[in-house]
Amino acid sequence: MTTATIHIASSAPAKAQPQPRCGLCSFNRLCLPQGLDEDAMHRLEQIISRRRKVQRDEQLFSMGQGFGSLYAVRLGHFKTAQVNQRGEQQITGFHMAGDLLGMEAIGTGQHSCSAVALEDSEVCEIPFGRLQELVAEVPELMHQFHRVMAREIQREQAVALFLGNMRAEQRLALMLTSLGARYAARGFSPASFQLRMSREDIGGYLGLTIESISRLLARFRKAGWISLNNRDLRILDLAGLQDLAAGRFAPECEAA
Amino acid sequence: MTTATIHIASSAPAKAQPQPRCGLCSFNRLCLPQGLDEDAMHRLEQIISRRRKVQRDEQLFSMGQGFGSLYAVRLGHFKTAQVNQRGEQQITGFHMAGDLLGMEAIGTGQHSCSAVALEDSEVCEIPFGRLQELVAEVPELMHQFHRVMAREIQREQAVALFLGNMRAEQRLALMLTSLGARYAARGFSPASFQLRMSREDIGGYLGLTIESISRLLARFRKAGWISLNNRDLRILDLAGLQDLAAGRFAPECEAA
DNA sequence: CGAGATCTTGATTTCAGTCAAAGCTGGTGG
DNA sequence: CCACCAGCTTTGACTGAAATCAAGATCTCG
Repeated sequence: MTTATIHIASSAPAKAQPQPRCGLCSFNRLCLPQGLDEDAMHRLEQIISRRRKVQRDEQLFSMGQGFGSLYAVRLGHFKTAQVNQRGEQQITGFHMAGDLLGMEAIGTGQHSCSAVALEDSEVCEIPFGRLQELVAEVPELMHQFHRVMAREIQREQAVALFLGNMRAEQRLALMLTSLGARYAARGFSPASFQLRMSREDIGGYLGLTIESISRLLARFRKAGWISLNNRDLRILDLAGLQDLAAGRFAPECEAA
Repeated sequence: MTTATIHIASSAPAKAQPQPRCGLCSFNRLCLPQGLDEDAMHRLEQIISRRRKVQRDEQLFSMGQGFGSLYAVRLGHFKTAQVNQRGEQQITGFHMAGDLLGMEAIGTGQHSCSAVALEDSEVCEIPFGRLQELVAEVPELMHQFHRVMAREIQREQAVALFLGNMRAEQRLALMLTSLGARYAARGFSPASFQLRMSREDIGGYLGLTIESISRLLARFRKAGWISLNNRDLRILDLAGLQDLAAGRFAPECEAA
């Protein structure tokens, strides 16, 4: 199996692979190293056991699996998903460079969701035990770790907010503008990017069916908010989308 | 205003009010002190600045307010809610003795939701700065703090799961059985308890309208799953409710 | 006791889901 | 190089679950 080949390559002896250098990573502002001085950052680099390549559709970790490490996305995109008893999956998030994965498992020692690469990707593996030791010694790292965890709580709350009381078109508009904002924070265009996930994943995230997603995207396109072919998205009217997401006016009201 | 009076009373000099004693609190297993030895627990007690009474409908903290402390519920019940642009509120959770409130604000320094007492309640205020100092010195406290934060992430994910892909009756069944389980963990009856929140709050939590809640409760009652008058709930058929929550069979299938 | 808040019930509407079919697209092999 | 196939996406017709609108009933508390 090709997967195995890749794994072997990625877990080659440390000498063959350069030690990850947080200081050189362009996403360190968004990640654990934020705010660390050079010495602290170096100590953090030391405990990152290795980089790991994860190819498209491969699982980084799976629901129920024992927890040992956190993973920082270096490159590529992931989705995290929970599966309920009947096999339907709720996508709990999409994750890009600088995001930290696996925190939900700290409490129980078992992952409560699985993480799957949406494209060929790469993560830094951070053994949690060693991170906790370091966190106790480096106050600024501890603060940042707590901020990152809290950010995750807030992100989940925001998901609950839109799942609980936004209409379908609001949810989608919010998702598109949020993705743009996240790309902007990483120095990419907020208005022009690829959707790395399938329509099905979008539906699973927003609590909607694939058909609804398709119809909504068509509607947005016709209204001139976006242009889209396949997965290449361009936001043409950000303010309009934001208004829609905020529910500031129903689309029908425009005619009046 | 009576609120003011209460506040003054609750912030009386420490001598007038006994220092909170985590060791004596019957909910410490569920809270930060879990797993601490006597010395560590004593140090934790030292930083708890005071107990604070919060009367019914009073806010413990509000959305946008600056963050300084976490709060452990000692007594009573709270709801946390986010309000969107149009004034609709999404209830993000119900909280009872042993639960920790305010963690979502660690990342930004501002509360992203407000917490309101559902009945006259009491909390332990834990200044976050001092907690962080102590956490760095007491590894077991650090571990427990991380577990508590991770538990919160998992809780929010579970909310997203049911808001995203469960039907109305499943959501309500899950909420009732979960409440029962939480009471059980606190040594109370899992099958017989008071709903401390209004129908409107239930609806706000489950992403449903008040009318739907009312109809569903009537349906559950007629089906013999529960008995209910006003807010006094008794779960008569836990297995049935759990099956319903898990979607193991549609209610219509019974006849067939 | 009475007024306002909370809760219940019924009739109707609507948004999104389901079912069904057809169109793309990108990868594979002849 | 092109044809074909499987999976993904779009579109349409219909259905259904929950929202909305509208009375009433009941509870709470001054």
